[in-house]
Amino acid sequence: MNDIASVSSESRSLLERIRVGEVLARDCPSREILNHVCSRWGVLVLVVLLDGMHRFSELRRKIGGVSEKMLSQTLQSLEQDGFIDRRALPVVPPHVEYTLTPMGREVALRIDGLTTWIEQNLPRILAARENRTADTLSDS
Amino acid sequence: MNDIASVSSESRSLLERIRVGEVLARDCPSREILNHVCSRWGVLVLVVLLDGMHRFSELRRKIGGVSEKMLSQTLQSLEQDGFIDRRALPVVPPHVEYTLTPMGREVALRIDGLTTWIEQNLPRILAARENRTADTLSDS
DNA sequence: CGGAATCCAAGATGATACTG
DNA sequence: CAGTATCATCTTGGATTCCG
Repeated sequence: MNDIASVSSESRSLLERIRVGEVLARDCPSREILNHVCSRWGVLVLVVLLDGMHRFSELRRKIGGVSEKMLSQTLQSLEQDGFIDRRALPVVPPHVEYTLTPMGREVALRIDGLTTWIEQNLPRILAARENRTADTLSDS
Repeated sequence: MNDIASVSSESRSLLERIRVGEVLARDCPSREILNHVCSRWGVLVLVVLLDGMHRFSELRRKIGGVSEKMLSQTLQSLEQDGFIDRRALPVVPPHVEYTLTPMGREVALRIDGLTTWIEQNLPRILAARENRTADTLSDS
């Protein structure tokens, strides 16, 4: 009574997709979430917020190279997805606090695992890269 | 030895960046690796290859919506980074096999953890999103 | 089959100026 | 301070064509 049961023709590729996961489906909503989380600045915002609450300008200072526009945009999409809690205190000058939601913390931990791995293995990776470029020069 | 030792002028912001992590530094090479791995198609390629060796056209079929160009480009960057092994058999018609390297397997596992989490929590995420959009409509 | 090359549309990003 | 708006740019992505 589910998708699997209704598969008769064209069944092979559909079954494969289901087994591996929905992200592989062209129009699965998880693709969008994944892109928000894995976006250039989304990753870094999540990592920084793992350290606790931050204000807008704090985030901007910690994340090297991000523009106001992109930071704002990134924060909005992550807030929409329910990963970030935005609290605006009604004072002047404005004071806005960004925090991870419980759900946001769960993704952030996984993202952090990835970035940490990359940082720690960067020497290995860069070494591998140099070998490759050397190969392409010598195997002609 | 490392960057820390060479810090003298402009040390404040640099030290801050190092403490939290190198990815936060504007020009750290890890940023580039991270972008390859987290790219729209890079994530999906890694997840699929976790299931073992695949040929070009197999990847293309499994990853819904990817074009030949982007798949090719993605595979090249991941190969450059040392995450993917590309073996071209000298036969006609061409036969090319893509496999994760041991290092690639390590990142892929972390990526897979992330995508799996998103897939499994998709209902929660989408529910949170609807509440937000409802909020923005009612708090005007 | 597995690409490379080209061209073009679309989206992401950035610099700047402005506002409550 | 924390954005928004606008415009310019730079990168991505896709469709098409051609090749060994």
